[in-house]
Amino acid sequence: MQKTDLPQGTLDLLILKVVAVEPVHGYAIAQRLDQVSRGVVQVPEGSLYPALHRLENRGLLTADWKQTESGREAKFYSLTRKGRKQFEADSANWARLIQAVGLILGMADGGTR
Amino acid sequence: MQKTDLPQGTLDLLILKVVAVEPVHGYAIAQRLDQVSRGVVQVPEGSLYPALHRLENRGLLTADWKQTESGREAKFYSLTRKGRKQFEADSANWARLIQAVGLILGMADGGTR
DNA sequence: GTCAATATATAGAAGAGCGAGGTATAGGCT
DNA sequence: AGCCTATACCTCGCTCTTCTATATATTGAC
Repeated sequence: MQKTDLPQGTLDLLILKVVAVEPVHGYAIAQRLDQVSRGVVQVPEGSLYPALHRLENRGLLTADWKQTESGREAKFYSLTRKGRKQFEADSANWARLIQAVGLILGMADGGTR
Repeated sequence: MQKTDLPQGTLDLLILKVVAVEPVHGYAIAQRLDQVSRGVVQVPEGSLYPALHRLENRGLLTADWKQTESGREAKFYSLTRKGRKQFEADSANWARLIQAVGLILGMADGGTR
């Protein structure tokens, strides 16, 4: 069905993280996610660009057209102050949730095997 | 908004886990998730019951009406063999994904602070 | 007799993600 | 010149999950 099957809502967090490292354009974001996750996170363009527009509309990112190293025009996204705050909140929330899921998955399974 | 905002798609995994421990009815599933996660995972009924029907339709759960300890009728769900397989697959996939997200969130942030 | 907790259910809306298309440029090859 | 690949952007329409709100019925306590 899908490529990565990343839990819905997680993509925004990952995008914010990549942009937090340094301003990048959309195409490069997808490449970095792929590389750093060792091929696990592969974001199709039909998910990526709507997500970027969403984050921009929410005031978490700003975009500027600049030249890439290879001489092409591309939209470079940067984090706003609001974006950084949101990232920190989302990041903490993510940690809290996966810890909770860990608790549940770690439940004793009373003879399941 | 005190609700959980669990990443979409995760609910099925958690339900399968709770049911894997022992057959339980829907209402009890929500209570267990709440208790074991220490209040972090609070599933509203409008999410829970559709999810249960979905899992039943997919052949991962079976339901039987039985009496609870308190003497009421309730639908007790059990894992099918297919359900157990699916749980194991989903569980492994979850581990793979949070590891990938961990890699990304752990990226060097070149002077973010 | 009424209130809270238990227990199930559905309808409607919101929102995310994806597949499939489309545009355009740069560089290499033949 | 013509073609292909990689880069870089975009949007429409569909599916799926989840939430809000609402509805029903039973039990035990006050």
